[in-house]
Amino acid sequence: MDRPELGFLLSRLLREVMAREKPILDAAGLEMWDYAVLTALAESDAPTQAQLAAATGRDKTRLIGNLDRLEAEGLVRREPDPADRRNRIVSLTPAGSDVLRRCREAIGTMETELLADLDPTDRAGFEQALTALVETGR
Amino acid sequence: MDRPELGFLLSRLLREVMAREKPILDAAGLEMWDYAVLTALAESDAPTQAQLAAATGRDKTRLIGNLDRLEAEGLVRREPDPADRRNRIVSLTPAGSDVLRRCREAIGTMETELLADLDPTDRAGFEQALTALVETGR
DNA sequence: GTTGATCGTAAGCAGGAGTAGATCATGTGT
DNA sequence: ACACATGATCTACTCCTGCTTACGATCAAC
Repeated sequence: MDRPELGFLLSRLLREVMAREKPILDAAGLEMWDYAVLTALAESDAPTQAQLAAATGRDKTRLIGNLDRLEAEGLVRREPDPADRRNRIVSLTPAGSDVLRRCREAIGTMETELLADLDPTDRAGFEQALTALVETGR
Repeated sequence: MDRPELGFLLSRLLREVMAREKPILDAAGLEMWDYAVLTALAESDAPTQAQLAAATGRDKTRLIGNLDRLEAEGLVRREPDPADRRNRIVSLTPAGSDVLRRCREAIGTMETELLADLDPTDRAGFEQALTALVETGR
């Protein structure tokens, strides 16, 4: 049935995808984690750093360094939450959402190219199943 | 089209799968890498350690420790290659293939359970696409 | 106002990863 | 016979990660 070992397949494919993403992110001067942070930022609204850490799965103390660099490059903003001044709410700057948009586009075309050779129904099922599985895993 | 970012989906799903595999492997006294080595061993025939390292993607020097432990537990054998005595060809012992078989079964049922809620055609497309993508990535 | 909890931050630690060099036993080419 | 290349091993070094602790600032509750 499941001869090919789901875990191995996933890890190999993930490695392949990351290998193809790397040059794109390098060109934008982003680390893998930076990109994860930026996309999480684009999706959730006005998150505190703790929420951001939870959303990305990154360790809260490790996130700080990423934010420091992203802020120094002018891609994100950290401002104290007026409601609770212990919190820092993080948001994308225009430059940040611009860089993110460009990376997203490049990665999008890379992904469609990667999936291009698949049988169309397989491909649809693949995407459907993938999102469904991640949803249930939540 | 590809809104949900293939890389993120894959990494989340992989994490989920590994989390479910871990207790199974723990029960068998195996590390994640041990399991990868054993399955690689079951598939390829009489590999040398360098070939095994390449097949599993593990660093050649790191592999040594794994093999030391697996050999001490009587799960694998290392014997000099009669054709080229620099090589050590690694093979599963009966005990090793037994442990592997049990883990494989448990993981197999875990995987079918994980995929059980999917639409059948999505599921078929998912498996089909996954194996196809890994093949092309080779 | 005092106490206790939460958030961001800094610093340290253990583990896991890859790399490089050195060694020993072999094979191969001249 | 000799020089050189290769496989497995060991050691040392460096990098990155996650986890833990500590601390100051702030809030919330009594």
